[in-house]
Amino acid sequence: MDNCMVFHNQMASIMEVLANAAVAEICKLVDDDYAVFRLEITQSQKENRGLRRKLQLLELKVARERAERTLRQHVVASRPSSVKILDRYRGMARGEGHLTGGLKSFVKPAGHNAWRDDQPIAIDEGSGTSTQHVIVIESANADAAGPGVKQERNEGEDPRHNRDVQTGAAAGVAPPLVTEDLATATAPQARTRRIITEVSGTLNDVLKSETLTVTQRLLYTGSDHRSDPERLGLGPLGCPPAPSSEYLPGVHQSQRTVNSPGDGDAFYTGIDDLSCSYSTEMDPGNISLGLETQTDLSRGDWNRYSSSVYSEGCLDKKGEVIVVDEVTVKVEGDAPPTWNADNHLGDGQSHGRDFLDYRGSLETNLNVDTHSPLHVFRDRDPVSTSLGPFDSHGSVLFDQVLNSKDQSAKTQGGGATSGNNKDKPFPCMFCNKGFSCSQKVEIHQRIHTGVKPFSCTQCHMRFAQACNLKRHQRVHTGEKPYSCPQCEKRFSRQHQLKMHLKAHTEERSFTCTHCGKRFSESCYLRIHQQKNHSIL
DNA sequence: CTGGGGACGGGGCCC
DNA sequence: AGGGCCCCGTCCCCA
Repeated sequence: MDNCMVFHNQMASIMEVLANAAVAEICKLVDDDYAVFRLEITQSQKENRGLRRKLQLLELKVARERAERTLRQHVVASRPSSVKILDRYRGMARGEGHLTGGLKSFVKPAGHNAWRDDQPIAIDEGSGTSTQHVIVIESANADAAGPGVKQERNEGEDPRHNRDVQTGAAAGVAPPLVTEDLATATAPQARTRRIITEVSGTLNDVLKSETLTVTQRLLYTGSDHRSDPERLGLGPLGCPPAPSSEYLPGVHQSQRTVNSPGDGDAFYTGIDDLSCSYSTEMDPGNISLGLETQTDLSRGDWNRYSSSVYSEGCLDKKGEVIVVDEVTVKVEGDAPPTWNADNHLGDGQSHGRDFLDYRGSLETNLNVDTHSPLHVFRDRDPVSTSLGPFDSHGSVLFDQVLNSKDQSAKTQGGGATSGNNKDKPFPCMFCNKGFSCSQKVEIHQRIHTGVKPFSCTQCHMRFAQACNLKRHQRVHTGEKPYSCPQCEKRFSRQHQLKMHLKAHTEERSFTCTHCGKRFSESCYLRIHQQKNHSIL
């Protein structure tokens, strides 16, 4: 019996040893296979990246050809200068930068919107390590920069970049015709801009990123006097890349940092903004620069006249509303980019300024402005938000932006070209409607851009105009300063009181031409005609 | 009829 | 004086 127990114990020990050995063998096999599998995956990823890069280069070539065709069409076609500018930025946004020797160089248009010929704008995609510091000082007049503005250039910058850029610029990137148009279309006074583009980081470091993360901080400076940090007692301001901030009075400095992936996808449209801070980190294999491109694109050269489209602050004189948004974009995987606009009142770069909100183009934000043209664009083409960096759909977005609210603008303003005369020398870039001053056109262009810088602190509704926000806040305060003398009824708006008084007096000045029925308001007449006379 | 948002013109103020 | 900015009033539209 004891022998049986001993035997049994021995057998159990042997079995345990064998089992352990088997487990160890299995683990070893798994580890080996796993290592092999990882190696294969790595190689596949490398191959995939290489193919993707080739594809992008091909796309770039195609885009360049398209841009050249477009430019030729510009030369042939006699079109308004503003349209030409837009077309140029369309091209840029489509990634129709100019490739010179494998470099992507995005050349701004001439004039205020143009890179100078000596501006080093290059993204190195040929080397594994990309460390660049591209510092651009642009001046409408080369002499206007004056001694106070010095042109900086990083010592480590590959001189090839300069050469390539110069080559690209000299290669007729900006045809003389367009250059002239741009020069004449921009702000009259000489302005100076400085753009500092910094591209740093090694390719491999960026390639290691498994998650596409786009963090784009658009700190808004505005452009008018309110943006003056000294005046506001604020530090340097950031702002969304309002493209035309080069029209900011004085010299504002912008630093744009792009951790470029090895693909060289630091897609710099050349319409960056002063006083902007970008921090972009992307997975090269899954870069969805389409969004950034589109936003840049849609931002375009929106405001040629003074400041930026987003320039109007929401910090009004009475301090009623302070909205500072920092837009953070985080894109993971293939999910469509989502803009999350969070308030960062305490942010060191925020300064109690109103801020651009691009939420209109995004889905997940609760404060999405569904009327945003970008939102419309998303609705129509949801795929576009995850397009590759050099997709050619940027123009689609831009067209959407251009066309989205033109109709409303026409209905409101009486037509795209109406009022574009001497009295209204400030035409809208999108619909060409004329306005009497630059700020008017800035506000108006928000119709097209969907920018609503004024946010209600009570309900987070957003408005394109400060006065509308102020009016809206009466909803929360219950303020009804207009009271009917006949019935003590109170209204928040004078117009409401007037309409109400019409009801008292039965003043009906709107007469139906079909049946003669009279109405106190045009909308009643219209509804009546729609219902009874089938008039749309 | 009321409430409310979008948009624009005009006037006043300030620099 | 002129331009920029802000505010008000107003119209249009929709729910």
